Amino acid sequence: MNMAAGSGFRTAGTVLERAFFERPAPVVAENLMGKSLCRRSEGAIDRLTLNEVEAYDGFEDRASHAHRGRTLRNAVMFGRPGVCYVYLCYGIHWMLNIVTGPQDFPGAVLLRGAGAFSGPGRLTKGLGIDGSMNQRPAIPRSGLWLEDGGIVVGRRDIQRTARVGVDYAGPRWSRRKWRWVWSGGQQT
DNA sequence: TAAGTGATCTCT
DNA sequence: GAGATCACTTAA
Repeated sequence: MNMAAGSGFRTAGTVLERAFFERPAPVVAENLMGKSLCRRSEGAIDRLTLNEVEAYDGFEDRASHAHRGRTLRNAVMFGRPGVCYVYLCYGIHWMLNIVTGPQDFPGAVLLRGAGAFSGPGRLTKGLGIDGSMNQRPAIPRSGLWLEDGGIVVGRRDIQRTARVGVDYAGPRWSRRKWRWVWSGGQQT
């Protein structure tokens, strides 16, 4: 049992470096559970525990923006790991992703839930994240980064399900269990 | 259950 | 340039 998690208070942890993200998106996604999404705005720092993520990986994943190849919008997915990929969905909601995998291989993890925020659009709205964060590295200097706060999430506490809203991708990809949910991680 | 909303992509 | 699509949310 993690002391910090138990007390509901967390100090700064270890910043996740590029090497953490330089792995396949599903691996990064699973390992992001329980990590802290950190946001600095107006001098204050918020640290929220990640509890829901999805992986989008490679050219063949028909649910991924990159499956048709590189375009102006998804170019960041082909770039350096650990960089933010933020885009507007349905004309209203900003989606926050972190680029994964090696250079030139498109992959990203969609951050869908952290702390009390449930849903990718609500998360970005709550943290004041918009398109201006696109293509910026997820490091403290950018005001948005990830930390390992020492919280260990048991595998039994994580549910793996199909990704949300990707029925169009066909059964092979829409049914793939590339969504991770930690139901116990919504307190902070 | 369906509308809102606008950038992006594909096809003409 | 037009039309379809979309990794969502909210109000009914």
